[in-house]
Amino acid sequence: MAAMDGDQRQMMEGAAEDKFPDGLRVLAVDDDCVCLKVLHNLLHGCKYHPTTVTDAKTALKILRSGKEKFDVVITDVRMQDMDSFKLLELIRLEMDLPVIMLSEDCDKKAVTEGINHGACDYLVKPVHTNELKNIWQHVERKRKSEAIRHISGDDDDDQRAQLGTAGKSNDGANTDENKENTQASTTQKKPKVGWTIELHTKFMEAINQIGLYRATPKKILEMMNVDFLTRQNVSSHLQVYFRPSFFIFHMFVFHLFIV
DNA sequence: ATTGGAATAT
DNA sequence: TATATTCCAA
Repeated sequence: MAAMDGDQRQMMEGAAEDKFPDGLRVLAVDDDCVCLKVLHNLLHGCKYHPTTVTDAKTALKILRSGKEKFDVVITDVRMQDMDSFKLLELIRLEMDLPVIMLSEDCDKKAVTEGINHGACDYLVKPVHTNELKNIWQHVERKRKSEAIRHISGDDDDDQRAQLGTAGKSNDGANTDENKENTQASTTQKKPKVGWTIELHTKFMEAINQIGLYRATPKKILEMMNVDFLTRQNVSSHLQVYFRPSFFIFHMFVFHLFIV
């Protein structure tokens, strides 16, 4: 069945001529039926494949069942049955899906909290189609981050900049080469683990879950549930992360960020 | 034996 | 500098 006919009639502003992810599986959560309906229509208008639920509990149940797979979750911040931040936290912890928060107003506190809990984006109602057209990028970004297949982890420099990693960024003419690694030879190229924000967040969440005192590399590794990581990777990161100078510096940055 | 973690290497 | 690897004690 040629389900897609004339799909090349994309708008000129798309600029992504390679592939527009039609049928992006979006789980929309909002206890306001009207908003949910509107959101559903907008998502459908973006050629996505939306699934709508009216409460966080059901959303979590669907996600946990694994019966349906999703690429991204859009959830309202204010819901009755469950704190949306709790939902966000659980999703990030259990399935690591990109979560986009939705709010009535641009409450800076809520935005900050959402980001701190791992939300990848924050949209303000009313949501416009143009905003939804771009959410697939979060899925793509996460894919890229998780597929650590880069030689030197320099592709996520923007994320490192957000962490405040020694403000000096080498802006040399280092054109990152898109070297598609054909599977001709063994792909065991000793991939260096890039500690992205996502990975870092998982790392810290794991430590937080286990407890600071009894957090050991093996437990952290199991809690993070990232297949390509090894105990040595976690151990190495742990060693660096808990160097006093780094710790103090990190606290400093975090304090600035939260204020 | 296996693990955590400091020391060392890249 | 960031991450990997080595090495040793528990």
